[in-house]
Amino acid sequence: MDIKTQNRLEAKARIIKAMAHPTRLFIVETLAKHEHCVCELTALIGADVSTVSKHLSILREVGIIDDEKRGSSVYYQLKMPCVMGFFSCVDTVIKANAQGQLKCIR
Amino acid sequence: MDIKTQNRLEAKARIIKAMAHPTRLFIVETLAKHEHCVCELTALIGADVSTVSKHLSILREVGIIDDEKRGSSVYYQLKMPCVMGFFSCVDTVIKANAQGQLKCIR
DNA sequence: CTCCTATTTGGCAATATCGCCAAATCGCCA
DNA sequence: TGGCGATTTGGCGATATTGCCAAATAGGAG
Repeated sequence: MDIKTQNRLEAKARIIKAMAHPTRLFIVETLAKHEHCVCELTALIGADVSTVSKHLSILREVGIIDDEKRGSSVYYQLKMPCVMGFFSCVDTVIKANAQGQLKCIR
Repeated sequence: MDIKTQNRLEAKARIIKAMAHPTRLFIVETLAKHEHCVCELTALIGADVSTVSKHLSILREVGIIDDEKRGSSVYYQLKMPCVMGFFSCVDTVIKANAQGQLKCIR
């Protein structure tokens, strides 16, 4: 594998890795409906605010979400809605796996 | 976040995490063209065979690729071609990030 | 049966990720 | 100006990932 390919794939992996966590998937799915401030997300997730803030910064750094300070809160919104379509393939894989399981049980 | 959502997102994250590595992205992209045996992939990647084998088993366990023993080799093929479409969104994010960078430089 | 090739598995050290607490910022309002 | 609520950052222990080597396993050829 040449250096150029290596760099391209590392950039790609960095973005995919940002989504490879249940809490961050929840954030993306929640922001897909509409924007939320950190305090709202924290309440929905049920983890420490600092934990949620770090998850948000991971998603922001790779350019998937965007933040906007308004009043005393920071509102986050989904910048790349295409990731939602991206997830449908993952659901397909899950469904296919379930089918495979069924076949084995029979 | 309720237990059911938690479980659903964990299953989703497991699959996404399997792709969140440069070498495994290379494997998926390479298998998208046509099947390859472990020795071919190892030569293309340039890592230890055992390392490549472990990457392959990670992708196989989440149901993205499939293996088939033929002769003395094990051939792997892409079981879920939809992941390729999945990647186009990631490329969109990378392009958008590059655009953003440009704006800052100007 | 025995050697040889292809692949997988075990194990280990280096590194990265995760989630919480505590502390630092930051803007706003009395 | 001082304090308050919202958010981010620093840091730490616990856990997970990564890649290599060595060893185990599996099949085919001689």
